[in-house]
Amino acid sequence: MPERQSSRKDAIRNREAVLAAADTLFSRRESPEDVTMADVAAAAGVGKGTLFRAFGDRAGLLRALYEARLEPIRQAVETGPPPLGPATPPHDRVPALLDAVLCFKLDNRRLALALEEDGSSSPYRAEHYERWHSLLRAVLEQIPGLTDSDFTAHALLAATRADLVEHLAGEERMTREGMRAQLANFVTRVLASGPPQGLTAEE
Amino acid sequence: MPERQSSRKDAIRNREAVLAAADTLFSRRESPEDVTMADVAAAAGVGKGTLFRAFGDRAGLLRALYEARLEPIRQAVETGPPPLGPATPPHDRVPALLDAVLCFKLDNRRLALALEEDGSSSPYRAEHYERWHSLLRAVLEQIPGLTDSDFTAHALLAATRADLVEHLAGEERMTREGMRAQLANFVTRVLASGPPQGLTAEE
DNA sequence: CAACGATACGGACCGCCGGTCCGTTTTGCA
DNA sequence: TGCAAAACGGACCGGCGGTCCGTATCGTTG
Repeated sequence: MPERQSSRKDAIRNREAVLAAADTLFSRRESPEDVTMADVAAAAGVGKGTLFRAFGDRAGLLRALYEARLEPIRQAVETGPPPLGPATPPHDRVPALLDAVLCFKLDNRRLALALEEDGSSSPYRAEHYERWHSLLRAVLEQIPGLTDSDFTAHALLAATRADLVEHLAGEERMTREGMRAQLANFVTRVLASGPPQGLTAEE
Repeated sequence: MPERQSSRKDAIRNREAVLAAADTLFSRRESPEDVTMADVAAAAGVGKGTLFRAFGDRAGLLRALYEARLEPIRQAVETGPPPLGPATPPHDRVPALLDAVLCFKLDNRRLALALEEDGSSSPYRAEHYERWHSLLRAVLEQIPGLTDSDFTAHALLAATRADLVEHLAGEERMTREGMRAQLANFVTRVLASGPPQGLTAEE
C-alpha cells in the first residue's frame, strides 16, 4: 500500500499535478468511467508508473480527490458553528448534515459517482461513509423517541446516493433547490413522528 | 439489440442452459464481478458467441435473470390479493411493497448487487426500477397529506439498495427479520406524519 | 562541488475481460 | 434428400488497470 508521502519535491509536484489533472478530467468528461488512468497520467504530463506509485490504484486516486474536496465540510462539521457544528441541537443538525451531504454530491457529481459506483468494493466500506454514518447515528440517538438510529442513518444517507442525485438532476431535471427542499421535507417527516402518538412539539 | 426470441430448439435449449448456469454461478461465487462471461459460457457448455447472441451483453444477461426471478412478485403485485395486490389500502400497501422488495433483494443478493453496481448505466434507468418507482409513487399519491410522492418513492426505495442490504446482512450481521422490522419501522415513520402539523389521524 | 546511494520517473509490457467475427454445423422446410 | 437460413463456438481484438525495470533525478555527505 504505497500511500506514504515522499519528501522529494518532484514527487510532491507530480502528485499535485495528477490531482489537478484528475480533478478537471472528472468534471469535464460525461461519465467517470471514460476517464482512464492513462488519460489522467497523460493530462498530468506524467507516466502511468508515477501515478500508480503515488496513489496505489484507481480507488486510491478517487479517494484522495474525494477527501480533499470533503475537507472543508469536514471542518465545518467537526468544529464549525451551527447549523453544522457540534453545538447544534440534534433536531436541527440532522437536516443540516444531510443537506450538506446533498450539496456536496451536487457540487461533485462525477466524482461521487465514480467513487460510489466503483464496483471493486462496496461504498459502505469506505471510511468517509463510515464517518458520516456514525456521526449521523450519534446525533439521531440524541433525539428522544427515535429508535433504530443505525438503520435510520443508513436509510437517510441512502436518499443522497450519488447516482440518485445524478438521476434526479439529470434525467428528471430537478433543480438544486427543489431537491434540497424535498430532502429536507423527507428528513422532517422521518424525525417528526415522535413517541407513540404524533406530537411534534414546538421548541 | 438481438433480444428477439428464436424458434430453433437448439437456440432455446442453449438459452435455458445459460440462464441456469449463470443462476448457480452468481449464487455460488462471492462477488458478482468474478463471474465472467467466459465462466458462464463454459459452465453452460456453450461458446461465448452463443451467449452474447442470446443476451446482447452482460447487462442483458443480468436483466434476463433478474426479470425471471422477479416474475412471481410482479404477479402478486399486479393481480394478487392483499397486502401486495391492488385492492390493498395505500397505508398498508406501501410497507408491503417495500418489504417485498427487501425480501427479494435478500433472496437474490448477488444478482441484485450485480445489476445495481454494474457501472455501465445507472440503476435508475433500468425499467424494473421504473416499474417499482412509478407504482410506489402512485400509491403514495393516494395517501392524504403526503407531498413529494416522486422523491419519497425514490428515497424509500433507496433504503433497499442492494449494496446496503448486503452491507447490513454481511458486515453488520443483521438478521433478515431485524432488517424487515427496521425497514417497516422506517416506512411507518415516513407515512405517519400527517399534513403540516402532526395529525396522524386514526382510520 | 563532486560523487554516490536512494528514490522517483515513465512507458513498454502483461493478463484479463467484454465483445466481435467468421468458417463450420445444425435445423427445419420443401 | 437437398439447401438456405440460422445458430454455433472459439480464435481474435481493443482497451483497461496494474507492473516492471532500465534510466533520470534528487539531496546528502565529504
